[in-house]
Amino acid sequence: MISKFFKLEQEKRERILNAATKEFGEKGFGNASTNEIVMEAGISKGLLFHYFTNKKGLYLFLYDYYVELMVDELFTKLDLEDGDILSKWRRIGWLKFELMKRHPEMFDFLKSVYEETDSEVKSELEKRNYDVIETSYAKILSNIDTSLFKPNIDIGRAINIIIWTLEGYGNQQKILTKNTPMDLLNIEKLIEGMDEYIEMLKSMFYK
Amino acid sequence: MISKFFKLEQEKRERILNAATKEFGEKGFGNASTNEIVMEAGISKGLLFHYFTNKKGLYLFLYDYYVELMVDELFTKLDLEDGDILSKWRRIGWLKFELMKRHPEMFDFLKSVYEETDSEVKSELEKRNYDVIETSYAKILSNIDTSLFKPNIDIGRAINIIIWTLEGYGNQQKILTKNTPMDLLNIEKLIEGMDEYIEMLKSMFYK
Amino acid sequence: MISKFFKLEQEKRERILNAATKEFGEKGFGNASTNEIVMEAGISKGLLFHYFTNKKGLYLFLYDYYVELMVDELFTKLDLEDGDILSKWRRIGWLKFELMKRHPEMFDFLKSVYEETDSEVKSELEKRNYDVIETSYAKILSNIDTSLFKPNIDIGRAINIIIWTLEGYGNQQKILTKNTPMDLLNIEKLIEGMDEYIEMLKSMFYK
Amino acid sequence: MISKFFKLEQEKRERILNAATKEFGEKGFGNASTNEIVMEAGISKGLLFHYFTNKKGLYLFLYDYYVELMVDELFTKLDLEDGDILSKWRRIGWLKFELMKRHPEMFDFLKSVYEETDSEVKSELEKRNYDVIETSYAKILSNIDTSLFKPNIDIGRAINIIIWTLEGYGNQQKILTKNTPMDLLNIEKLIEGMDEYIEMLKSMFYK
DNA sequence: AATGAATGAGCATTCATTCAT
DNA sequence: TATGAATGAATGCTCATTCAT
Repeated sequence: MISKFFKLEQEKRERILNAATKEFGEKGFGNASTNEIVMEAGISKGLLFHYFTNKKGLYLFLYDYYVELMVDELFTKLDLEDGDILSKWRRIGWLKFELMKRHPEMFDFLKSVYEETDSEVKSELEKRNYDVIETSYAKILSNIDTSLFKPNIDIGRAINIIIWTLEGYGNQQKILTKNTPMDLLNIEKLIEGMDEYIEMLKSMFYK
Repeated sequence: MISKFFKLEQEKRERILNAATKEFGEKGFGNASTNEIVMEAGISKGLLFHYFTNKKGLYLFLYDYYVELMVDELFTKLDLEDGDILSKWRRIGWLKFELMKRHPEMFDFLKSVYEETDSEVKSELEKRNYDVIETSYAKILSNIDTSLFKPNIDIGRAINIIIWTLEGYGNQQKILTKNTPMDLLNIEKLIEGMDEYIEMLKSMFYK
Repeated sequence: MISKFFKLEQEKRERILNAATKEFGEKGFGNASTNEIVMEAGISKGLLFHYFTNKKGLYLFLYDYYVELMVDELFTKLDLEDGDILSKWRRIGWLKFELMKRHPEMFDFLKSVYEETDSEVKSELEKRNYDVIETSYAKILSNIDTSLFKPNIDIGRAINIIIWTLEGYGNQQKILTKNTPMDLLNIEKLIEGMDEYIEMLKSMFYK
Repeated sequence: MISKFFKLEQEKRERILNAATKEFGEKGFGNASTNEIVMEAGISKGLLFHYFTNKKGLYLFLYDYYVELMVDELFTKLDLEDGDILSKWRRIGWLKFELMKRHPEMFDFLKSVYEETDSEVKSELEKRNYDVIETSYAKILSNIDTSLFKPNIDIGRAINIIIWTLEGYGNQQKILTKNTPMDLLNIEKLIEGMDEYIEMLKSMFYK
């Protein structure tokens, strides 16, 4: 039935999407209320279930929808050939900050997905994660130019440190800017901060 | 009424504690069912509320209980005077792995606390967090021996990289060993793996 | 949501109304069971709360409903211009006996309202009472023809005696006929009895 | 078991009595909480049920206790030989106002008894009422000096008017003084007001 | 396609009463 | 005599889901 959802007029489709994204993002799967969603979207109870069968169906649809959106974004705007993992990850960070500004609700939703504890939904989620996320990661990390690294560096571990550091920085900034409206977010500043870490990592790991 | 809870025979007390910890850890505050808890604990509905007033009371009790347990563990077995932040954090990692083996449910519970979205409980949680967690962090990071670091290293950022890396490693191992029964967990192996990162960090940051 | 209640088919609407009126009338607000009401009405738990939000909402709806019904009855069928307070109050008595025959449950319900002790409902009740009841009383007592009274009679007190006497008679008859099925109630007899008191009061107070 | 209750030290007995009277008076039988009562009285749950078997037993004990207290008061201080029903009823009014000042909680309790809707308690209450109240009323009304009345007056009805009027006045004053602390109640004023009605009734009914 | 009335299992919480100590 | 831990049925209320229209 989900296929029919795309035949809806765009405006209504977005109203539903936004309402559901917001509700799930704020409250998580279990505590989100379909009532709230239909009220916010201005549609009837029945229609929601007509398209998505049940709450879980709606949730997983949103998940797939946003994962696809992110992956598309990533692989359209990322130079996969770039062997410099640091510059590549810098680019990823930039794309993420950009997306965060354009689709803040999406990030809240995806964060809630990561933290999802509801067992009936978690296993389904993990199944889907595996494929897309795993292969995306693999692609990104596939053609690393190892000649950039100093000799005697364990490159696998170095890459982990790079990823953990940049993720750690991202999370730290998210918490610090929690109360800043997304449209006022100063991405240049965030990137600058990120660059300082990248410089450190570069001088440590690169020749 | 919580004070009376401690006067219960140990076995029953633990049954209640374990049942609640497990249920909250698996489902989060909002979706956890007190019904499930009393059934698992083998006590009556009324008794739970006799001790903890309401669901929120039980949740926050568990939180306080485990935070105290962790803080006690940390500050009893940690040499706060040690200025070597890397060796100190190594010790923290070891203590965490140890605790994870002895109280695996506690970690799931505390993780669920961190991810809690339920607003009626979140504000209360944040209030409590502030004091204990913040001051604990401050104490641990208070007397760092900066003379150990290479010159020209931004020590603040270095410490962040250290923390993010070791946390990243911990999370990675948690996911990888998710299906290993906790009592079969090979802590020595985990520590060995951690030590490899610590060695890297040491050669990067220390003289 | 109450507005939707009136769009229900009459038969179901009355089943709900009657069940709730009876339950509240018998047990008062606090001890009435919404479970009992839905079972008696033959509807689901959810539906009741769909229409009335909560128990209090249902109770206050019934109160408003019956007060309006009584006030309508009173002011449609009562000659407010009649300055003869005794003949006017006789008419009121008659209308009350009539209503009691047609809507016996309503009287039990309204009696239970008057005696309500539940604090969360009492204040709301008093707020509503004030307006309608107070102004109704005022209207009824507004244009009394004082020239009908003997001189030297304290008319204010005389009117109180009239009201208390006729109310006293009403209550007495209610108790005496408690076990008589309402449809067998001989209103003519009741009115006759009332008339005897009215004659006494007339000879005492009127010229 | 109730007999044993009287063997308790007076102070504890009164704490229990007062707590129960207050709770029932405020909330009625059904909504009163035995928990509240034992907490207020400072005794254990078990003790209450040891003496009174169940909530109903406690309630009916209090009822019997206060009815006896009132009847004692009435028949000790009332001149039953007095054939002047108006002066006798004046005396009753005075005694009631006096009691109201000394035992305000008792009146709230007895009022709540009168309004009791709980069916399991109501029938029991009615059984007990019948005996004591009925015979008390009979005694008071037994030796009325009918020669005081004007001829052609229906004395039965006249007495009803007297009772309803004085009761009406009492209730009216109760409502008007609802917010006056009992110890500030100006009984002389209340009696004065009552006397005005008594004078009217006298001039209406007596030679 | 779209509605929203209707369902009923599920929820947290209360409370009179019991009983081992 | 006195305690208070323990019970479990009952309470008001919510919510995903169904289905006749």
